[in-house]
Amino acid sequence: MEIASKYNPAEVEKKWYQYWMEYQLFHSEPDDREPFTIVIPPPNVTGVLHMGHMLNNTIQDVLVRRARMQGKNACWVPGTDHASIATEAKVVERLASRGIKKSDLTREEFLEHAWEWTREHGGIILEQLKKLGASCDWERTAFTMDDLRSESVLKVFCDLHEKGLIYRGVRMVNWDPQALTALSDEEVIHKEVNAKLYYLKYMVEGDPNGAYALVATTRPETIMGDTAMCIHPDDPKNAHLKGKRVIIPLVNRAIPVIEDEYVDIEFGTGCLKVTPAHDVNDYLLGEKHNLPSIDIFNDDGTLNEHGIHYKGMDRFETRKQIEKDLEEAGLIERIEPYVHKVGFSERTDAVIEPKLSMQWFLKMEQLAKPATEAVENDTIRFHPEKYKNMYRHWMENIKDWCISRQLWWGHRIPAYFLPEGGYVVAMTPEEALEKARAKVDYPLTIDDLKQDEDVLDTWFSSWLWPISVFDGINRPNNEEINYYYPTNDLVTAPEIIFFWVARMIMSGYEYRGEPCFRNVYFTGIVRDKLGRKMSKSLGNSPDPIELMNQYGADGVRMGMLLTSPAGNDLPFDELMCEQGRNFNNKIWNAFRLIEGWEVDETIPQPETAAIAVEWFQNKLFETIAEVDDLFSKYRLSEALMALYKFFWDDFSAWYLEIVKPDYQQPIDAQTYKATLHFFDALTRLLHPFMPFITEELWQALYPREKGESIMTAPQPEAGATDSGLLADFEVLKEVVSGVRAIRTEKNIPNREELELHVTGGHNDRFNSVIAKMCRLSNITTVSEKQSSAAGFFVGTTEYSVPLEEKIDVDAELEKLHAELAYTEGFLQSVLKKLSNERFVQNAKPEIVENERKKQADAESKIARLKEGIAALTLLEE
RNA sequence: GGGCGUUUAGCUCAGCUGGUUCAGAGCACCUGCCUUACAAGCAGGGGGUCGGCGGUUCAAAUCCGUCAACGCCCACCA
Repeated sequence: MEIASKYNPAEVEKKWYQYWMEYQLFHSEPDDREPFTIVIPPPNVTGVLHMGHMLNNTIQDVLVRRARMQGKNACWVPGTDHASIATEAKVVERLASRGIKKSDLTREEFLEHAWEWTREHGGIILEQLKKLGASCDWERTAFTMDDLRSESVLKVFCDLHEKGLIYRGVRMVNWDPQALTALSDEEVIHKEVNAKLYYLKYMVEGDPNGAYALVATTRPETIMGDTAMCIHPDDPKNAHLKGKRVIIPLVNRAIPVIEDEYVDIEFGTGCLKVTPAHDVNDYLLGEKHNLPSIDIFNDDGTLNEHGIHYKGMDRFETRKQIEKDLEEAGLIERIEPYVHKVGFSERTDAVIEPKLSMQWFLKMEQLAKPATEAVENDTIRFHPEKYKNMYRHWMENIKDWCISRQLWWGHRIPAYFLPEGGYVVAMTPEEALEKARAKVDYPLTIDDLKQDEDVLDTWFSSWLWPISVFDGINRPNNEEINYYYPTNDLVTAPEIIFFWVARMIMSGYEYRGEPCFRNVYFTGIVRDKLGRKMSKSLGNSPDPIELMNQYGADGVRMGMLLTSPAGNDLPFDELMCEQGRNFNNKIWNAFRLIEGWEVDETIPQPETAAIAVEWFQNKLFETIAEVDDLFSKYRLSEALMALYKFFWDDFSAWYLEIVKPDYQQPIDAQTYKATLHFFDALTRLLHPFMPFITEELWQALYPREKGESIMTAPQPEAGATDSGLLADFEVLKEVVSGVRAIRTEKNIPNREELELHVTGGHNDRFNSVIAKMCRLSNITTVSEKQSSAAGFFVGTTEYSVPLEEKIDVDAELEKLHAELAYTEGFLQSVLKKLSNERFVQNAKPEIVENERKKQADAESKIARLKEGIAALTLLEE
């Protein structure tokens, strides 16, 4: 059968994914094997696959596939996240394009549109993951807003409320005027902005001389909300303002001057305008000094009735306008350029407005405690470890979590307000009614209760993910949660360490009393060649599907993994995918070679093949041990690289070249069998990284049963190795390279047979192999190198190829002189060490012994080099 | 303003508790080859005073100090 010389992944990948699905090889049920569980970081339900997902999910798949092949009951649970703000924003956008405003719709109507959107776009990303080869248990696909997960969320809310950990309160929150919702601190991104610092004149009330206070502010549009001016009690330059009242420019309202040490005397003029409704610090000052609070903004960032004649204008327009007006009124002394940090909404990129509002909060201190310890004492390990510090720091300074969002798309807060004040928290309206009736002494019907309009933060559902996907909140003792939980590994981005990882750990301890996972593998950011983060808006990200079409899923998977140690950014280069594809092709062609061999049962195994088989068996064990070790440290790219070199160099370039029979000659059965066995092991070792091609070839290697798959074939295990044999073989490689170098240098064709002379110690057990690989007629030991031979050293042994007239004496001499100079220099450095008494006294004996050996070796080598030079010189004359 | 991390070949990275000719790997690059598994390949090769300075030590890429550059996280200075 003729097999194409180039591997074509498209068909193969499709075929085997279907096969895996057909035989339910991804599906897991609890049994008596050891479980291995990974829950997917649920992507946005309406999202599409990007390079970050590719990296993240490739890693998860490698871990899961390997665990499965190690005999564990592997379960990778897929799912999606409802992504409250992001999805709602998209739905609002779509409605707007159809000329519909969200405010024109009822909550129910809006949600119908949102579900429609979800049905249209939902799950696309999961289909794309299949193309990547992801071995998720698709029967378990969950959604953070499906029935079970929703029920879990409400249950947890009720429970935490019951425990007194959830409270409601008016606080300064981060308000997103575009999304019209509060955000948690984590959803605010601070960016440096070029702004202006305005110096405003606040006239002192009733001062006949027109004295004024100068206030520096970046937000002149908030002066309508000023309720005090603050100075430092010890500030001499502003002492004259103590006890006075000043008049807000344009507004013409008098406010008191208060004193507080919070004010920095050095900043600006030392006068601070206090706007408790629109600045966090001012709010605290206001509380401390009992100041009134005037909120001047509407929810959308326009000015409300307190905004005098600016009412209805946008906050930034107002700033421009007020600057003009102040200028005209002569109330601005100067304006300086000023760079400072401003908070932006993570989702909408709108400038955050600190705003006082009624929100729901979760107390974190108690929840954080076991979660902090778990990472500190390595019950949960972070890879790389450096994130431990970051985590600890955040956990130790944790603040209460604002969990309410003023959105419709999400889990509606199960709090029900009573007609005469107060509220109850309950799973259902009916239950709420019952609770409410118990609480008040007036008659109530279900219609009297008004459910809170807000929904919960998206993370309030995803923090339960490792538990809720096994329904462990609703049925805490079910078989599945007991079996699969704690999960094993989590693979995610460091960006969401606080949003998600930390909170999952907390909920894990709160609801299971156990860690939710054992290892967290943090991936880096996928960047383009210029070091920019790949993003849709920049348009610098390749389309993952296109990439897979071009290089094959296996090729892309390999490309992603080759250069990305945990926690490091991945500077993505298609060249890496090309390397992955080339490797696929290499594997493919190795298989073609083996497949093409004709086996002859009657011929004996050649000595060369016997040696190769023995050596490769050892090398295989050694590599398996190395790969096992790397996996235990989560050094995936190094494990892949080790296998890459093992296949390419050791297997293809050495093993196959040695055992390969001459053209059109059959191979002996023994070697053939061993080779198939090795190839089988290689495909299994590589399978977690490149699932498709390995399945294709593994299936073709031997007759397989229907439904049988490499996916469930055991991962090869390491065995004892003969280190002497391995070391000797390395010498062999060097000798072969040496002879090849001479061929290249002297332009000697491969067909031409050569002789090899050996001067010095040489183990001849591999001579037959050397002869085959170098096409030598014989290998003989000589006491002295022939003058007309080209030579090289391996260790202290000199190898040489007699060349007669072909030798270029001058060039050869030059080489020998260079080698001599180097060796003499080396000897000098060794002698220097050895003549240093302190070295001989203090260094460990084996180190000193080693230096002595180096000395002896160098000396013998120098002697041999000198002989060679002398002989050649003679020849020249 | 605090804290953490990184700095080794053109690129991406290994080099554990200091000591085998220790300066490595992959890719890229250069040279020569269409040698019947593979030109998506084969053979050979060049390339780094291990960020700077100082210290400890018989011995430093490795330990200590310091400076610099870059990156990340946290933070309420108007």
